[in-house]
Amino acid sequence: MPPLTYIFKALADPTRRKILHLLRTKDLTAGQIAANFTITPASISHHLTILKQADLVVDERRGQNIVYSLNTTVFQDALVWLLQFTDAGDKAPHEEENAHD
Amino acid sequence: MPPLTYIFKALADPTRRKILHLLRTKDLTAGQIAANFTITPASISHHLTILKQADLVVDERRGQNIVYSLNTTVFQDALVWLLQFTDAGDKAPHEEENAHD
DNA sequence: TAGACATTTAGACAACTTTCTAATCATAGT
DNA sequence: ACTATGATTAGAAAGTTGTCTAAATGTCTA
Repeated sequence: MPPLTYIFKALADPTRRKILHLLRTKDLTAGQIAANFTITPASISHHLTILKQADLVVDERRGQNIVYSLNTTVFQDALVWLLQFTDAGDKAPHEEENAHD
Repeated sequence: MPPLTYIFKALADPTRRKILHLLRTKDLTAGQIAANFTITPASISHHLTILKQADLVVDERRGQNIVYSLNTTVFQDALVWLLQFTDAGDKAPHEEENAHD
């Protein structure tokens, strides 16, 4: 599966987008994230797995907790792909031959 | 369903991304698009429906053919959403209070 | 080492996706 | 009006997703 597929699949769910939004200002534990939703912690855990798979977040165990944080670099991959469809288009003429999907 | 969900869902498939890529340089008929794939025209038609639903493409009948073209403005919605996760962040301080998802 | 807390994993289920074949709709040309 | 061509729609099969409950794992503290 192409990486962009994982990324866009991960972004294609409102719950997961809300999780990312929560992590935007500061890192949070799984429990803190779950506290913002009505679905079960197990379901949130599943969503976190999908976000990890897409490499949009990373996790680190900190004692009893698992702390999640954004991996901002991956958002740029999606951004770059989208850019080719805007009026800006493929800007750099030296940027060579189909790095595109 | 939030519009971003439609957009990212539509982008989360390699076939559909390839269709968008084909349309990047010029408008194409359903048949011309289908010629680039091994799956059936019926399946391509289905993918085109999903792209239309997300408003990423528009269609127009031209005699016997149906011509598809990109709707570049929608790509920007996705782009703007992604931008808030890059180092650039929410740039404008006067851009107010949660237009976010 | 036992108990409590935080989180994940396993297994089940309904809903949705992707693909196909076959049938239908729309237009053009004879 | 008939037929050929371009494209979509309908319905079915196989796979994937999002959610749940219940069980398991990992870590801290007594």
